Amino acid sequence: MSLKELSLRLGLSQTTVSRALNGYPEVSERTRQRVMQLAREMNYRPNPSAKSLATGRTEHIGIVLPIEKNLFVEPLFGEYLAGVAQFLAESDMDVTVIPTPLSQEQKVYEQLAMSGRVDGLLISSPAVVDSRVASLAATNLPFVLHGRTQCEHPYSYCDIDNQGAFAKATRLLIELGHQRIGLINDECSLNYANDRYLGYKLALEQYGIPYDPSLCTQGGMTEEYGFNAVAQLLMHRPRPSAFLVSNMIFALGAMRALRQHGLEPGHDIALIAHDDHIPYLQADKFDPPLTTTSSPIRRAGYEITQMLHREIEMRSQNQAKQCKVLEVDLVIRGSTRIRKV
Amino acid sequence: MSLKELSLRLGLSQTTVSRALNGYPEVSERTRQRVMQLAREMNYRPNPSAKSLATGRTEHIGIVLPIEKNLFVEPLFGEYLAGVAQFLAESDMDVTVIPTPLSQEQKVYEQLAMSGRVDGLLISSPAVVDSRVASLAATNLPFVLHGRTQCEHPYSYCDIDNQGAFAKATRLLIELGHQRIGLINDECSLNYANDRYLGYKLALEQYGIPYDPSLCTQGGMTEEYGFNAVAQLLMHRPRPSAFLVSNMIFALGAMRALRQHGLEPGHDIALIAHDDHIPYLQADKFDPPLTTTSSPIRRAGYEITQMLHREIEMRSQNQAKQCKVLEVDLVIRGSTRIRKV
DNA sequence: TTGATCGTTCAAAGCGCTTTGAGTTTATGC
DNA sequence: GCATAAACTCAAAGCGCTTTGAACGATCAA
Repeated sequence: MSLKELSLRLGLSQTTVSRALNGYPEVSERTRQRVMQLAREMNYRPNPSAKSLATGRTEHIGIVLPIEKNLFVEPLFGEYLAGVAQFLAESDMDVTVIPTPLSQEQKVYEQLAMSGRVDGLLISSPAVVDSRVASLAATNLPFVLHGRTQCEHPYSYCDIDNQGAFAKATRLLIELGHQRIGLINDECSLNYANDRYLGYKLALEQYGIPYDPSLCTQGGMTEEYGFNAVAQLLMHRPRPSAFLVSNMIFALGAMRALRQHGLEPGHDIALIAHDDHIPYLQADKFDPPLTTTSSPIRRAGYEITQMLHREIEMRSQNQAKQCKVLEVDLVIRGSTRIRKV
Repeated sequence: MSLKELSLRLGLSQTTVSRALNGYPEVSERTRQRVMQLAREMNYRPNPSAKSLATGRTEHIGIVLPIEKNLFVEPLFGEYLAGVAQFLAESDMDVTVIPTPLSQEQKVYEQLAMSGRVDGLLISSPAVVDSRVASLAATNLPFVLHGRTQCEHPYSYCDIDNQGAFAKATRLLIELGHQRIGLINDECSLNYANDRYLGYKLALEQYGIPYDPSLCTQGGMTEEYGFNAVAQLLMHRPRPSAFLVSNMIFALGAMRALRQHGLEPGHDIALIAHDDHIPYLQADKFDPPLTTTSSPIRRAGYEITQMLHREIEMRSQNQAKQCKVLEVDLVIRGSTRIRKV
């Protein structure tokens, strides 16, 4: 069922049928109704490739997926994608996931800008200095970064206030009397992890508490790493009396380590985790319920896609970049119930 | 940089350039080299929409993502997608994720068959009787089902042997002396969960152990549900002496519940989980290491995509459907160490 | 009545590629 | 030297849509 066939049956030109279907005003209402009617009956769908070729838009946004890295395979990716999808469903677009060997990542980003495969790009998990952003900023393919990075050129981004969040959390612990606070962080080459680290350090400084680098660890997001890191820090003397962990997977491992050492979180020791709201690991369902810095990543996915959509619509008028920083709540629960004495 | 421009610079026709680039034999080697050379220098990328329009292939496979359901937002989706991506990277294809409100799911599947948006479709998490499969089987859009379902028409699928796996696991427990075995399962409306249930029941039958429906529970994949289900079953008298849980998230909750009741898995009570190999939750890193029915879902993603690819290539010759059932290993570890006396 | 205006429709060009069918050149065999 | 085949190249059509610019008839003001 093509436009041509449809227009033949209707005794109209393709022009008129196309316009009727796309809501152009120069078609009489009677004609439009006839067209729509038949289109519905025939179950007509315009061919997307033909449409793209003619309009130059694909109605697809792209996400590059590095196949070796586990970056995207994290529990967070699903939630993030769900948010992205939620927005796209509203504006009738799709997402193209572009699987790419790590070695070719840079090249793929460059090509994407030329090829017109997608109308825009979402980029995740930036490094502290991220070359992808720099090279994309030089093209005119719309993109929004999920996070921030150091880059000379301006670019649009949507990030959460990682630094503020971890400063807040650290201050809470300090005010509860903790001086030796272990930080179990994601890899600090990633900007968000680095920001969290900076927030932690900032809070210590503000209270004049000496910063001890041996209390700061970083590693890949696995339950095992959370366990090992906490277990190891528990050997330090004087022992840390509180832990700040960068995600819920770490939190699982941390809980296990603490319990194994006979320590009851919220009772003998304080624990705060960052919570991205993974549906199957809810902080308030932990035992004890976990105090968290809380920021739904699904919402971030929704918002960033909205921003990208705007970016695409406005492509011609090259307007100012959009920058959004989402606040992070500090949600106090049982795992910090006890004041250190 | 279009074909036209490229051919002008080379002083060749578009035909020749196109053929040179696409490896057709009727181009001299000298010409081909010249063409490839300039194409590389100019960083030429054929426009995908134009290519699709001309060839009728998009080089995209589709995955419909129901935006409300958490089905895809499970920890497994990322791993599965990673496997899909891994294969696609090898054959230079992309995946189109099509976000869809649950209410429109059926319609979207129908449209997909008409519209030529994708060359083929991957379908996941079938219900015991799944209408998507029935309606797709009526079209000529290639698709492969991840799992199985009851359907009159033949269709291609790739599944794991859920029934066999859970029968094996149950038999192990029985042979260790357990008679009252709790089953913490995913929703049995899903075919894979139902199969696991059938496997469990089958093994009981084989050993002449009476089946007690009150020992079988089903629920959504959250840590909390795993916890609650086990906690509740522990109240039964006589108390179950072993648990079979359907995923690693449940296993987390189960461990927590057991410990809270003063039971040490592998010592006071036996525990087997199904393990899809989520990278951040590894069964052998649990304490004690978990006995599992083990089947990497990433591999399944790879295999099913390979099958779909074959299906697409062979579309014209309508050959027999492909059916593959992956074996599931039973990996014995510490959580079933102790023989019941 | 005339010319301008509006509302409605259309033919045709164009988007960037592949592919058909034909044309041109060069090598091969007799 | 000539016919035949092989090797190479090309012009043009076609994929299914949008969009430009023109055309047509009806309406209206002068």
